[in-house]
Amino acid sequence: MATLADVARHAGVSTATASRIINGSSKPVAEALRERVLAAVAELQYVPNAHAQMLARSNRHAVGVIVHDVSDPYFAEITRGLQRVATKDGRLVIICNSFREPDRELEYIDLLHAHQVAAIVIAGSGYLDSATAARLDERLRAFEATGGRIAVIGRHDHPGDAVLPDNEQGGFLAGEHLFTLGHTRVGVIAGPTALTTTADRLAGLHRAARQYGRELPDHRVVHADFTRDGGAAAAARLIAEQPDLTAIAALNDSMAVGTLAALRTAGRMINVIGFDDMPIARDVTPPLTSVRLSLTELGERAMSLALGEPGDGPRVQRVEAVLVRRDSTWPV
Amino acid sequence: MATLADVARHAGVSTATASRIINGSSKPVAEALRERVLAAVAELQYVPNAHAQMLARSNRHAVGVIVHDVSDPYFAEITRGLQRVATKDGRLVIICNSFREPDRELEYIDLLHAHQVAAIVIAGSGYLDSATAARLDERLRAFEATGGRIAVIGRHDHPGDAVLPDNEQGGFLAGEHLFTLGHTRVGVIAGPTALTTTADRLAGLHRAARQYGRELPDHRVVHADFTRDGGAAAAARLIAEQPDLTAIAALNDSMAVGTLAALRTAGRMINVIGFDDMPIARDVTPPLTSVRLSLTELGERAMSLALGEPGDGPRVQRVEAVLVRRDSTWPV
DNA sequence: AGCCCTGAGGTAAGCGCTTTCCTGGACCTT
DNA sequence: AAGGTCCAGGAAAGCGCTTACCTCAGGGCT
Repeated sequence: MATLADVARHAGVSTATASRIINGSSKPVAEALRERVLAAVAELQYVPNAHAQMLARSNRHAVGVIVHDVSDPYFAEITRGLQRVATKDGRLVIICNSFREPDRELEYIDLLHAHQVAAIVIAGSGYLDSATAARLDERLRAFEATGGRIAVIGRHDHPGDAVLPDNEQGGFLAGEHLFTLGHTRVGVIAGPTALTTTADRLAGLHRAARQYGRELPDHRVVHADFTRDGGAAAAARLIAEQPDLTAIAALNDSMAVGTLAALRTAGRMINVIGFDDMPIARDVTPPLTSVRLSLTELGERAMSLALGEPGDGPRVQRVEAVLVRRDSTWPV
Repeated sequence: MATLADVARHAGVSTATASRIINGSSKPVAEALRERVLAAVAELQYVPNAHAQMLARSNRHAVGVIVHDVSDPYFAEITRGLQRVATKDGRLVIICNSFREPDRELEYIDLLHAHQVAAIVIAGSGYLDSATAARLDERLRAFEATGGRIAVIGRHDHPGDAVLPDNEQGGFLAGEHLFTLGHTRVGVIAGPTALTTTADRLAGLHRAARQYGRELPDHRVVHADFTRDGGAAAAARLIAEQPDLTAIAALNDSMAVGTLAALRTAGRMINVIGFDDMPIARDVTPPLTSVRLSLTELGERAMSLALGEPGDGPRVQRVEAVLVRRDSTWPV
């Protein structure tokens, strides 16, 4: 590995001068030297050691992002928003997949901390388990104590900057839509029990039920993981056990798509409503009614909070949920 | 920021001892000291500075990944495979989005080089422009010269380890399928002209045409970017200009889905075949016939090559293309 | 009892870079 | 011509950590 010292020697200057030329320091340097140094850089294929630079400059520039899984379209969209803002700001983004494991999340927080990132953005539902939440919180505080910035997306357990999708309201909208269409026997495909996202969306659904005087009994609510196949399996079970359902609310679009598939397999078609309004929603048959959350906006806002001036206290921004009506729901 | 020196002082030991205890060095240390140091670590919330560690140890452990865009499902799948292998090996993965801009790709190569990553994996079509390819190649060689490993996915321009989806064969399979079904007037929605992926898939299609004695004239081939909406626009144009087409081959699934949408809008339905067999393919209507590439396998293999023992020369692995028949194609 | 050996723990030399402070020659001033 | 000013360029002190090497007790040996 060519080092700065090699370049300096090659060009017959001091490392100080070489460094100044390479980094475009404000200090003026004779043209002849500049050329010699640049020539040496080219010849030796010199690439500065980023770690040495970080150490010497001790400026934090990269940002870390922890998501459940980038290859999940939900997080892919959020990540897109995060990247857009970070890139505009000239930041390197380090993406970490926690795969929904709190321990891995913990590890990544320390790892990003160790890498001296300027900020950590955590996207994805928090954990209802309070012991877990407390441990995460402790590590995050340690990071903040060193001047690091934190923004979270979609979890309320951390007392810092946050941007929250209005999951409860979204759940309410989904319920309201189905109930005003006249449905009385509505099944729910919920996400993993441990996630706050599930809890919030479900809460909204229940509020709608109360408001419209309908029932949403436990035996019509099944849990699955937030995937297409999880949704398909759960839906198959639900329609087999409760043949009289006229509608199913799936708490994300992947599961809604799975539900559609299960219905097709079963040779039936009842109302289906999804959540998140992901790109696929309009391309399935029937096109899926869904509750839209602007996922990229979620990402953009979070990154802006994390990179902008720190607020006096924790700032919370909400991203509203909007119902998008398509053809998978209709009046009874 | 608490430093090792702080911890050592706090525990009343030298930094050497503190370092040894924290890193679990093989050197034996008295239990009393160990406890004091660990207590100090906890109290001071000490997190080692990764940059200082890298510098002192000069071991390369992280791996860099450059993809066109993680939020594109194609790359999301590949990334999943990459991550799986890297994580199993206990590596930190740094993901960079080039957004198909060669300059950004160049920048990222240097950035990863600067970060002393152990390996760089580049996923996504190469550039037909040879000046661009040459510049990339130069930077990659510089990285390799310092002992870095490189693996590329889906591009043949770099003379190192590579895993190649058999795009040409895939194109051939798509063409063969349509031609044996009896189609004679086949339209093609191709990807960006500058990408080798486009060129290869198209070449396969042409080979099939020759073999089956069919025509695939230029005016039936339109180019779009590899997105759903790009495909929809291109398809709309194509069916307006060539109303007698009986089939359309889209060179990726996103564009195929767009094609389906365009056909629906136009109130027509003709054969459509996609490419990549992404998860959506089975959930659209009609379920999409497509050419499957095992994207996660592509990723896993590439990462294995990059992390495993270096070969004597460049190693090339091929991932085969397989036709998946669904309902979007049928005999004329 | 004197010696050496052993090994826990400390000292200090880097790792590659940035940046402050210093040097010394060129140029001005009176 | 002597002194002063300026400024390009260099010397060197870190940044926080690891680790080779050294020290110096304590214990076993003859």
